[in-house]
Amino acid sequence: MNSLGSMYRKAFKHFGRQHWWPADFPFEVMVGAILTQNTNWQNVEKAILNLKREKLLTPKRLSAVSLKKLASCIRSAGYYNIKAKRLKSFLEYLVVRYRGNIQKMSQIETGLLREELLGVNGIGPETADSILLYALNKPIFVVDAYTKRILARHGLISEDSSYIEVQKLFMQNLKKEVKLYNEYHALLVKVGKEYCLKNKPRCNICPLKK
DNA sequence: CACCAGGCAAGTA
DNA sequence: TACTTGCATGGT
Repeated sequence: MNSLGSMYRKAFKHFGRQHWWPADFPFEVMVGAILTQNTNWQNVEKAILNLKREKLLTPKRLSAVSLKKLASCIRSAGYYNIKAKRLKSFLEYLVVRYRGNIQKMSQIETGLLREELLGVNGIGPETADSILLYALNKPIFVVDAYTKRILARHGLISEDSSYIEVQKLFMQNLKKEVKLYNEYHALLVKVGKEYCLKNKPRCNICPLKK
């Protein structure tokens, strides 16, 4: 068992299943992935609820709604003007390329799909991979700020490692399983929040401690 | 009051 | 290419 494997076991033993992604259907995951960029999930939940209450949470409805209306619905998620534009960019892609049909989208090969997503304005590596893993069930590992911070504090990577480098480290040392990737990333976020905050590290009592 | 959250793109040199 | 800045609400 390698170090990433044993880290996973310790995290799972301590925190158990995380039940990610907290959403009812794949399109909701995709919208949430854009809304949660550098933002607390609680703020995103309020925005998602607004969209649901307004019956806007489908590709066609969200494509039809005005930018101003969309922005007002997602206000609580922060950066609401830029995120409204990013959602529109994504919808343009989804509707033009797949007629808003997510089943159709999920048939495309994962590597190609990833490149397509990265071509959409407002979708970077973490957002693209979150969509691939949590909305489309593709075996892609999601890297975020907590992932890097935790691995760096354990001496497994340097602080300035690139996204792809860290992603490869996980994918080359773990079984390529959707279930495992799903749970592992969610656990790293959980561990990060509890024990690996920027200015309040609690490495001494972290359950991953060596 | 300061700090920052499940990032990303645009601007600058 | 490498570094800096703007985007913004809401909880601790």
